[in-house]
Amino acid sequence: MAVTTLPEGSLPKNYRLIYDIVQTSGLGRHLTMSDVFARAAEQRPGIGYSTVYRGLVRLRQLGMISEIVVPGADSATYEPVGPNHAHVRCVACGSIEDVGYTLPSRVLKSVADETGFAIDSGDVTFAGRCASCRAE
Amino acid sequence: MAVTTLPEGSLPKNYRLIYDIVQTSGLGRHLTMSDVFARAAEQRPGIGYSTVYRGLVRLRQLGMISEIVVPGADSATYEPVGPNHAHVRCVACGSIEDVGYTLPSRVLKSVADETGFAIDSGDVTFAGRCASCRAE
DNA sequence: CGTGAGAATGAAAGTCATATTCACTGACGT
DNA sequence: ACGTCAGTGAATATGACTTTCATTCTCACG
Repeated sequence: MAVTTLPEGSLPKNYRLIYDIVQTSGLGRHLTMSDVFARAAEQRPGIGYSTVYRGLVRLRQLGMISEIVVPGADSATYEPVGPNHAHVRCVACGSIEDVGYTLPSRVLKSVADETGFAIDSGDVTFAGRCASCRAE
Repeated sequence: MAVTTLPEGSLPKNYRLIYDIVQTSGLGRHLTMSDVFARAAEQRPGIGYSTVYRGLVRLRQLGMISEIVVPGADSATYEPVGPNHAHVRCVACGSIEDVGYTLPSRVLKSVADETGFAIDSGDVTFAGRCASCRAE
């Protein structure tokens, strides 16, 4: 994770585009790589999938965006960096929403004690059915 | 997911084999599909990968084994059903261990209230470095 | 202005776990 | 023996992710 500290202002053009796409998606939106690619292609026809891919990887390494991997989902999603939170996934339609929950730090501590691991983070994902899927 | 309630005693031969492999792996062991296949092939040379795959899917549908998907891991793992618990993954060596932590039910409740989802479950995964990886 | 080194790019192909297809086998009730 | 259908193995398909490679672009330096 040796961040090379590329200043935000000097991002390559396409990285900037990708960054903006993720940022303007808004907190709580979860764009897959294909989503980001589709939006990028609207604004820069001809942009390659690999460029978007590399942009997302790079921006994630720089800590400028977050990659969310939800068990059960078929692909990773990307969102702006924001306050720590959990995700809830609808097992019916696959939609993902944010939920404002953070593991208490004492839990991280006790897990570290119990396992001997140096704990960096804890991810929480809930599974259930969203309101609209429960409707029908 | 319409469980056909296949009684454990009448499992097809190979499903039984797969079930036993996962069971005897012991709680806290995390076998990938390839691991299970390798062990199955020891005992039944010629068994097909697809058979193991279907067995794991079926047994999971029947609720007889648990599938664990850990963000960052490259493949799912399987373990015996047991008391609810969380997992911790070493970002260095990729090993996965169990840890006895369960989300308080009031958390599930409050998430349900906040999101409008009917929450079935909550998965917790910690990321860190295991003791041996921290050693060197 | 050149111009040269290194970064960025797009197309294509590679990787890998997961999932499905299909023809064949085997078990079981009749 | 027969018919049926679940189970099986080989092969193939799928889909996300990742890398390779030849080309293009950038830009500091002359």
